Parts: sequence; C-alpha cells; structure tokens
Amino acid sequence: MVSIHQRIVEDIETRIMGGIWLPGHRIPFEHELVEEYQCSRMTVNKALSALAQRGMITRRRKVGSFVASRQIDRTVMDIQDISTEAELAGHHHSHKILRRKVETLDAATAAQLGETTGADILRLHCLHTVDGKPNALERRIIMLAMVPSARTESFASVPPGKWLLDMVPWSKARHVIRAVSADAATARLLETERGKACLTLIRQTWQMSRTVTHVEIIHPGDRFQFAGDFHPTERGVPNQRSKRGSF
Amino acid sequence: MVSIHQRIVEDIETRIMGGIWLPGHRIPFEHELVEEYQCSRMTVNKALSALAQRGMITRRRKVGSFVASRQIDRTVMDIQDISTEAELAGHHHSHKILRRKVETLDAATAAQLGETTGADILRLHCLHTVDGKPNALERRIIMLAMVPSARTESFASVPPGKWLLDMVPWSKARHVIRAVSADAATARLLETERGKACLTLIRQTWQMSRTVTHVEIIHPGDRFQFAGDFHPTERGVPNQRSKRGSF
DNA sequence: GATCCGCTTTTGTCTATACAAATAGATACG
DNA sequence: CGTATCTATTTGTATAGACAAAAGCGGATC
Repeated sequence: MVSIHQRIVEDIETRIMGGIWLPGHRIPFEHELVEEYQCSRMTVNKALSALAQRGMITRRRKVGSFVASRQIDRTVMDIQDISTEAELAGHHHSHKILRRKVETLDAATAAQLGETTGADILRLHCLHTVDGKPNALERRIIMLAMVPSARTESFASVPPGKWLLDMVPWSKARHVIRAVSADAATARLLETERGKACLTLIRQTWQMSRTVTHVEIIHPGDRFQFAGDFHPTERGVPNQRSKRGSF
Repeated sequence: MVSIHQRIVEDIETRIMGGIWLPGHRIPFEHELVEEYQCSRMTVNKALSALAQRGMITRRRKVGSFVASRQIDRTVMDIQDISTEAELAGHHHSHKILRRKVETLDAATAAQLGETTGADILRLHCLHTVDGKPNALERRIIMLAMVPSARTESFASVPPGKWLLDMVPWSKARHVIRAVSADAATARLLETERGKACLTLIRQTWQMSRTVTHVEIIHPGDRFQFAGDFHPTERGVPNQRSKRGSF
C-alpha cells in the first residue's frame, strides 16, 4: 500500500542513487511523469517538490528538473547534552559544579561572543563524570539578561546544559569542534597527562540574534568521539541510525 | 509577494521559535487555519505537511498537530574534500602521493572495515599542503572491486578524494571525528611536534552496503576545525551559512 | 467490567482545473 | 548585427471536492 507520490519519489531516488541518472541528468517533465504514472500533475508536482526541498534535484521553470550534484560534504552530527547522551548509551552520569560566579562581561570575552561589554553573566565550571571516570570539563557563560532565573539556580541536581535546554527557547546554535592539547589544570581535572590530545566542542546559542549561552566542553581524546551517518537519499535530514559521541 | 503556504509556515515557525507555542502545544486544526487564512484545505495541508517533514511539528490523525520537542542535539557539519574546501576558502592547495600500492585486505583491516579478508585494495598515503604549509595527512583504502579504474589511476593531478567523488556513486557515508596525539612519523610529515593534538576525520563510504573507500585524514589541531550552524526552523536541513572547516 | 461495533473527527492522498511566473528560443525591428 | 518583443513551455501556487485511513469515544452487548 504505497501512495503514487511515494512511488514516484522512490523510483527517482533509486535511479539517482544507483548511478543510472548522474548529476545534471534531466528528469522527465511533469507531464511525462503524469503519463507514465497515470496520475494528476498535482501528485507529480508534490513528489518533485519534495525531492527538490531535500536537495536531491533542482528545478527551473521552462527548463526542467535535474539531478543535483552529489554532496558528500554534509553530515548530520548528533551533538547532545552530555547527561542525555550518557543515559542513552546506558552509562551512569554525574556532575559537580567547580565554580559558579556572577560577573560582568569583560572586553575580551565580549568580543569573543560578539556581545557588548558590561553585561551580567553567570560563569560556570562543571566536571562531568561517566561511570566514575572524568569525561568532560565544561566552561559555560550564561547571559543573565536572557535567562534571569539562572541567577538563583544552583545547578546541583540538573546539569546546566539540560537545564537550559528545558528553560530557554533558542533560535540558532553554532558548533565548533577542534583538537587541543590539555593544559596542566585541565589535565589534572580530567585525570590525564598534560599535553594529551583533547576534543573540544564549543557551542554558542542565540535567541533572536542575542547570545543565550556559550559553552566549551573538553573531552579527553581517548574517551570520546563524534560520529554521524549520512545517506544521500536523506540529504541533510537527520537519520535515526546516526550515532552519538561514544565512549 | 509571499504565498499563503509560505505565510502559514512562517507564522507557525515564528510562534514556535519565539516560545509562544511550547513543545506539545496543539496547533490549530486544518479547518481552523482554513477559516483564519481564508484558503483551501489543500494549502493548509501542504504547509503543515512541510513543517512535519522538517520535524518542526508532529501530526496524528484524529488527534491533531503538535509542536515537536526541541532538539539542539543535531547539527549539520560541512565536511568536504580538502582541495574543494581550500579552493572555496581562497587558499592554494596541492597534494603529493607518498605511497600507492595494490594489496590484499588483511584480517585486521577487513574487520575494521566490516568487509571480508582477501579483497584487492589500493592503499594510498597522501600529504595535502595549503598555502605552502602541510595541512593534512590522508591514509586511504579503495576497494578495487568497487572502483576498478582506480587500479590504473596515478592520482598525481587530481587528489583521490575529489577523483572518487566524481567517479563513484555512493549511498551512505559515515564520519567520525576524534582527537589524537601525533606519533613521530605523522608529526614529521605535518611539520609539528610529536604528541601534538590532531583532529582526525575518518570517513567510510558505501554503495549498497559494500565499502567503496575508507579514509583517515589527520589535521594538526592548530590549523583546522569543524564548524556548523543550526537553525531550528531548518531542522536538520543544511543551511547556507554554515561554515566549512577553516584554517 | 470487558469487548466489540459503529460514529465522528482529523489527517492523508488524489483529481481536475485554473491562472501566474519564469524563461529559452523564435521573431520582428531598428 | 544587436536589441526588443512575442510565444510556447515548464514549473509554482491555489481551489473545491472526494474518498480513504487512523483513532478517540460512546454505547450496545455479553
């Protein structure tokens, strides 16, 4: 019991993925597909529009529809809150607040965040432990103007990442992943050697172009990785099989 | 000049993003939106279907449509072929093949790839240079059964990543990012110190559940990072503003 | 109380038609 | 020859109507 819509989409996808229709190949015109599938143009149009929305094909009036060029260059990474991640993988997670201080934003940090200096912020340092082993060091800044209730929250029971996700609407997130060598203080906290390769995830979250929070999470390189699957049929759409950072 | 379709989508998105409609909130029924926008049900249906396809809302017959729970946990990373990446960023890229050898797949590597032992492979080592500085070390395995033409290709002018992208259809790609310390050989080639934190990208590409290629690309940590933006309105859909790994 | 049946509501899919917008290619004109 | 205009084709959007499928709900029956 598959719909015509679905059949058209799958037929075209199969031909693109199987290499029968290469990038640039012209897909039959709507009226040709109408003839082939014996259905109305609306149905064909919906099918092709859906493929276009997913980036499988590009469409131009008067010209036609064409197989889009392959892009291996995009992958969807699952980048979760650490505690959620650990729970999903069946590990035991706990956290400890190392530092919690209300400050005003200094010039250097303000520039880094793209915000103006002098704003009230909450600075948090937090150590995450998974199955008894230190797994990540979190250094976070929360803009108190955007999240006033953070001023009175201790974060003792709920980790800051999870708490913020539940509390604050956001409209944009940016992730950066880089490799850094652990400095002495970091190495000590994470119980690893100084100079050890660490995977650092930086995430900045905005709501309507104003920063909500900025966080830097440092993982020892031997205890963490990011992974993501990508299927060209699902261009850019997150798929269920993609794995989270694993241990 | 915006279509009704578009107006409905944007109105709903705005309310979800602004926190007016929280996750779980019931969106007006189709017939209510028909009344509100004075349009046909097909138009409303198409708008809501598109939102559902993007994961903004979930829909259930007889029950209604609801705001989906927020997911900050997914981000779209642009992970490109190195030479393409460098060109796009306006840098000069060159590469040198360090090793090129046809072998048979040994048991250990076969297990790592999830393939059976004994298959013919081409093993390539390649050094990438950007603006005169060593930028990445590439260690690649190509399954010759899947790409017979690789047997006679020297890869002297076109780097292997680009060549493969243009030659071979693929149906699945998996990316893993991890941090490692450079060993002596790697450090020498990349002109950095031994033990230096490096960002490693592993990519395995399949066609119809058979491996096409497996590649490990090692970047010095101080010369590379991955970055990606994510907008909840575009759930999982790659967006134009997201940046490539930068230097 | 438990189970089954049918009613009703809501979404899913499809049709046939219509007009609008973009644009490649042909044609007319200076 | 270059340029403006027209025309035919293709996609984009919208309508009104129809029936199907899923599922909550209440009532009848055992």
